Amino acid sequence: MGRREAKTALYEQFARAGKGLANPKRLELLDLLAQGERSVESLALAAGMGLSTVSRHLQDLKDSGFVRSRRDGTFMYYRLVGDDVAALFALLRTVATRYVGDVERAAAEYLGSSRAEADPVERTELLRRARGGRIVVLDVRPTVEFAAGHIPGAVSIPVDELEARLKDIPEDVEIVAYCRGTYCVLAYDAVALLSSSGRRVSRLTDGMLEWRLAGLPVETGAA
Amino acid sequence: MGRREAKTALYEQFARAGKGLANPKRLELLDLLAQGERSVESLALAAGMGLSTVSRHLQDLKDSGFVRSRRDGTFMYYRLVGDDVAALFALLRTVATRYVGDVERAAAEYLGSSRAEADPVERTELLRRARGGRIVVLDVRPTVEFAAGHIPGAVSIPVDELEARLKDIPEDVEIVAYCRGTYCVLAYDAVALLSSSGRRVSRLTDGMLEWRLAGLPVETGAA
DNA sequence: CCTGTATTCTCGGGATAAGTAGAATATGGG
DNA sequence: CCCATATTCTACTTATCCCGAGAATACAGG
Repeated sequence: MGRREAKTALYEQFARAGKGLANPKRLELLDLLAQGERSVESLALAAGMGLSTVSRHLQDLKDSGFVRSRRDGTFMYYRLVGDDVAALFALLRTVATRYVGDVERAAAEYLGSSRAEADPVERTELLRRARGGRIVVLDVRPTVEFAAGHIPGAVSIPVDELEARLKDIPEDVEIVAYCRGTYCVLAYDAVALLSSSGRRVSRLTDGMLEWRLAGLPVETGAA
Repeated sequence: MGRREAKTALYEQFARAGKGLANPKRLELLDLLAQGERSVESLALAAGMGLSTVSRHLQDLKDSGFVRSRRDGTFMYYRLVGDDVAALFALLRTVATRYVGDVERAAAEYLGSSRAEADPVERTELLRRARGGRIVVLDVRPTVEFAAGHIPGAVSIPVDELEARLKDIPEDVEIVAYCRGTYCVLAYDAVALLSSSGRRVSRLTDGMLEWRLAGLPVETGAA
């Protein structure tokens, strides 16, 4: 094989990885998988896509080298092969946000215009307040994701159960809610609901993805 | 706009960035652009692609938010918008290498089987030796790239002029050659040529891309 | 081995991407 | 204003991607 052919072949391999990031649905799946292992059906449900579509994209992600699968009975569980894939995904979103003008607009539309008003708490600030006691760290993601990994000491109340379970949170305490990451809408919703119920609540600037990538401790298992 | 639509729209924007990484030719162009600003024709020449092909890919990269252009007379110069784009590119290659089996094979084929034999020098080790004197840091990239940014104190001899200019390098000195980065073939060729001429020569493990991303000092301007 | 469930595969039509020759545009210099 | 040069745009073919419906496969448990 000549030099040119070999170089072309090498870059074709790199592009296989790149293709994994080139489709919006695949990125949504990566976003979910960054929270932890999930079955195909669960992914389809969470992402609102057809089963065969999800299965196909998962094969593509496998070809990109981003995911591995594990069989458990009749279920197939997919997971990211490593945290560096999550880091790649996160960096893509960061770069896109910084340089593609429309991302900012689309994010504002999705996350709500209330976004700017909130006064988010940084990771280090959260740790500081948690050490001081008197705050509740509230994980509003679905329970599967909480079980797969959460901030140590956090309480799990999925956002769609939040209204019904308001009483489970003491009234006199400050709440910090978090969810999947920077572009996840759940914590915004939780903050809206809680603050309209008169609770003192703020939001972590980002979420579990960034927490793990920062190398901070992660606790697993159900509440 | 509903939630679903807004989320879809947001991820379509992220995917615009992802598409920039989904094609081997575009990745080759990113590799060149990571070394510094270049004109369209110069890119076409260096990458061995057609002019209109290059121009088209540059428009795509612009849509991904990765590059900006500047006109100077009849020339258009393209450059990466920021170092985080270079970091994204580098991370993609790293992840691909780690998890896509064929990358390793393709890299071996391109860079040569001699790859494993060489005893590369780390960046910190290079700095240490440079402070001690008695080594020549040799930049074997094309002169344009050298001018756009190089390791401080490095000597520029493009690899295709190396044989003719051997006399410019003192015989009794240890040489450390470097080029664009981990997957650049130039330094391998330089080491092969120099060591067969009886010089004491080794290779920097990576190259200019990683050097800059590590935040190490960079010098600009011609030799 | 038969049944039910989870997943993957096959297929097809519509959409989008890739690559390139040649026309069109933009600029600088007589 | 005309020419030469650099780049982009247009047009077109070929190839690949996207998505989902339904068929095929894989497994668990009677």
